[in-house]
Amino acid sequence: MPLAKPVRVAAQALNDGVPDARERILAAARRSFATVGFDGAATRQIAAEAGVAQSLLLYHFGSKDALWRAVMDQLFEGLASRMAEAARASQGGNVRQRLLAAIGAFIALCAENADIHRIMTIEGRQASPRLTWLVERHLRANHAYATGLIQEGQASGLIRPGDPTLLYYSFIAIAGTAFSLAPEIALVSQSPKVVDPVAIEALIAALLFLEG
Amino acid sequence: MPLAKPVRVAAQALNDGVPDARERILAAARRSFATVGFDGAATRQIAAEAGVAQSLLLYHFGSKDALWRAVMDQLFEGLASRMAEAARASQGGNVRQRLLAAIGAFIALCAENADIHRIMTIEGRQASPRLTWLVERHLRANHAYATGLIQEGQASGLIRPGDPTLLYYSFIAIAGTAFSLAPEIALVSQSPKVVDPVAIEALIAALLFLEG
DNA sequence: CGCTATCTTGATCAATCGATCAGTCCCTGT
DNA sequence: ACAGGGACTGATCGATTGATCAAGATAGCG
Repeated sequence: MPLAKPVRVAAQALNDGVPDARERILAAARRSFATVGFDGAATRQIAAEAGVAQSLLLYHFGSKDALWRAVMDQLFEGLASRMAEAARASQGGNVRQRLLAAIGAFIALCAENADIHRIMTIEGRQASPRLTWLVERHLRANHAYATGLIQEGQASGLIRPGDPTLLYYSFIAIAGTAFSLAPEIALVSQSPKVVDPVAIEALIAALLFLEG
Repeated sequence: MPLAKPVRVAAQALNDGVPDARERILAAARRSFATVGFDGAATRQIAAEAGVAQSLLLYHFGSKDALWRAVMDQLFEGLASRMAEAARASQGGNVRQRLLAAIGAFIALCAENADIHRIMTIEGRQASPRLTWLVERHLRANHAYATGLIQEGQASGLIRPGDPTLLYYSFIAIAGTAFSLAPEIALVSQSPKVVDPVAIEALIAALLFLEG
């Protein structure tokens, strides 16, 4: 296992548009874990999608479990930077503005790539060492931050009263489901329509806020 | 493959509380498909949960794919009977009463067993022969019925305007997600709380209806 | 009793699984 | 020029996958 990423890798990633093997493996693994789950994903299929040998994937990450954790760390790092940017852009604003900024940032993230929502809705449905790891490493902090924001909104009479955790998961459900199930929606509605993030935001506002 | 179910099976299922092997296989398969997905499910694990040999599962259903389709037929048969009962109980009522009856029936179904929501949110995220089969055999009719009901509500000014398909999937998202992710919610909130169907119904009402 | 149809099991198949290891390629520093 | 080391591949391991098949178990019917 390499301890430090060599400089050559970053240089190569900048020179041509093709990211280096490690990043390609991470991207392919994210897609596989998101669509067929951890147990359904095959390391050989991931390696083939990344265009590398199967053994390289274990060379870089050590095991399938460790690869999965690396994917989750990358996903939640992207989420954290998005949410931090939204918080920074709306700092100084009132509760409603800060809430809307956070909501919009999460919707935009799911609209660009719903894989984080897909993986979470797979891993969250049964207790497992992976779920425990996820909760302690990433979910607990996000849940605490979000429910804190929700309770702030409830205290100022902005947000509908009720269990903040249920509001939090209902928000995530609306924000992510339509993007996660895009293939099914396209097939059922018999049109390759793309889900409109603005429409999603309006639905979430109706769900959370007391007054339109 | 047996063409007709022998009488002895039903009699045995009524005599003692233990359902016959075929039903136990279906139940175990439903749980496996719902938690780890089709690719992640192992026929030997399903057979072990049902307390039978692995070969018996292929004797009754022919293949893993056919077993999956049998599970889906059973799930959607249960859904259809629930929705039909709700429609019958609310027939003659106004649009709002019929909508609330349908919403409440679906929430109750997810609260009792979220496996149908879990399986759908796995299969709907990527095009596959299974998804095509699902859409043509079950989903298209349900989608048409639900969006028809929604458009009826929109025409009478009851339901929020907007794409009926998006409203439909947002409704399903709220109705099912909290139950599907019960293990994660329990872990994150550090309390073995059960999700309250009444609270879910209130959130859906806020999402769909224009006036409380 | 014996015959037949259905249900059920255990052995076994080729294919694929995650993982290990020896060895090759190529860049870097001296 | 030449070692040294990280990146990468191909072969291979035992275990597990879905599937097939022959044989046994059980009940109903004559």
